[in-house]
Amino acid sequence: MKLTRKERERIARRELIIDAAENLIDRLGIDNITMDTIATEAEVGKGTLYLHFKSKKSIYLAISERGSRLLNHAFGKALLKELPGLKLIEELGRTYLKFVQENPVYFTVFNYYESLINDDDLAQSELAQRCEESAREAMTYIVRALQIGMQDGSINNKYDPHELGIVIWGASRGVIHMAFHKQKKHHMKILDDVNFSLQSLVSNFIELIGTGMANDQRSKNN
Amino acid sequence: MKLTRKERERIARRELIIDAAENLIDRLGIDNITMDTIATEAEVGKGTLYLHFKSKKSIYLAISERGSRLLNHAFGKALLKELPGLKLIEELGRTYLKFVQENPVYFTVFNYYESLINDDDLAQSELAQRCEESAREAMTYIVRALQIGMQDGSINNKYDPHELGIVIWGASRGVIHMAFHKQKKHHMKILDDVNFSLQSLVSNFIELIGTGMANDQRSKNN
DNA sequence: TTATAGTTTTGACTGTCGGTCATTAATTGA
DNA sequence: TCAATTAATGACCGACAGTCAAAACTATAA
Repeated sequence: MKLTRKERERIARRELIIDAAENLIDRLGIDNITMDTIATEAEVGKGTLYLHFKSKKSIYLAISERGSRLLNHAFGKALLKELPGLKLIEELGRTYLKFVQENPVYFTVFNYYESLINDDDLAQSELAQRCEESAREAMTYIVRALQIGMQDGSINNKYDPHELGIVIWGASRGVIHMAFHKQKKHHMKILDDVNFSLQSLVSNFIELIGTGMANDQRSKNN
Repeated sequence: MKLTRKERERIARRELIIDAAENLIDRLGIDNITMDTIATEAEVGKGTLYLHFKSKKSIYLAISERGSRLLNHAFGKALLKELPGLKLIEELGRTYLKFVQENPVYFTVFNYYESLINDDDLAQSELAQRCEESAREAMTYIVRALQIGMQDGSINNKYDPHELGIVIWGASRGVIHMAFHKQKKHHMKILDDVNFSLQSLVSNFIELIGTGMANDQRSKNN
């Protein structure tokens, strides 16, 4: 279906606002942004922001949605590779790491996600629904890889793939979250003692859970 | 050294304010709290809050510090058990889970920690230093357990205990964070399909990384 | 007990920011 | 060319974190 010029312009304007907000978050940090600065950066009046977004949180949510789409796209591509399931999981891990390194802004906003959808109004919005759907899709990629691995014998099938998927997803986020902040030189004295790179931590993590879920016939009894 | 009555009263008053803030966070959620409500709850004038704390964030940081102390205390007790290192790690995991379930407020505030110490002024404060020190201490408990496990042979010593410690710490936070929010019925449609309890997810996680770091002689070559 | 100096507490006030809406500008269609 | 409709704007509002001059309280001395 063809969009009218007006509809196209409207969408373009909306994207422009999201771009502006992303840039500002990148430059100033997510806690130092005001609606006025976003409006200035996007070269529109403040009121215009509210023609496209219900609230400031809603702009962040839109950024989050955009990020999720990108991540899912990358996940989709990773899953196309002809690899045993266990390797696919590792591939997804590396994909996630790469995404975070290349798109720190999205990762920053993802970490805000909770406070966003704690807003009851916003949680009901169509935008929030799309975000939830994206998250579900990302989960599905992981579960698929696990199922493939259980099929081809590379992953131990004593786990429920859905449950294991959640565990892996949560754990990955946690590890990358911690390592990411070290990289950003935000605080984290814990990590000062030890000087490991984001890469190194994630590799170790992947190896750790890779070993944990591998289907080692000999260790079926534990 | 003995404290004067004044000093004792000052400390008590400070604790009272922290108590009030904790209660409010529990009842209203951390995003719905104002300095005025904290003042009312603590039965002091708003200005008094600022005699004890530099800012609102600083109150949250104080709550965070109190939580860290409690958690470290629990970790310390867990480490006293006479168990092989691998079991100690599992014990720490369960301890952490129990802590989060019994003290959701602290967990909520922990998740705010980043935005707190992104505040440059606050990051320099003595309070922030104590928080960092607490985090380091928690890390140390994990590393100790790992070292014990590598000594007694229950944990594979191919990992660097410090690096592995960070991975485990980050991953645990991630898993519990995700599961915790499901429990709170906050959003998280991803988790609706599957109905796993916090307990169940954490058990799976512990088993997963437990297997991953176990010293299975036969699988030294991977 | 009262006067005085010092200390603590307070809440009215200020600046900032998210969000609104009456007004203005632009676009459309006749 | 001129309404009529739609889009954009920024002055304004309420809420809230943080401040500070004044009030209340305490301790000490006469």
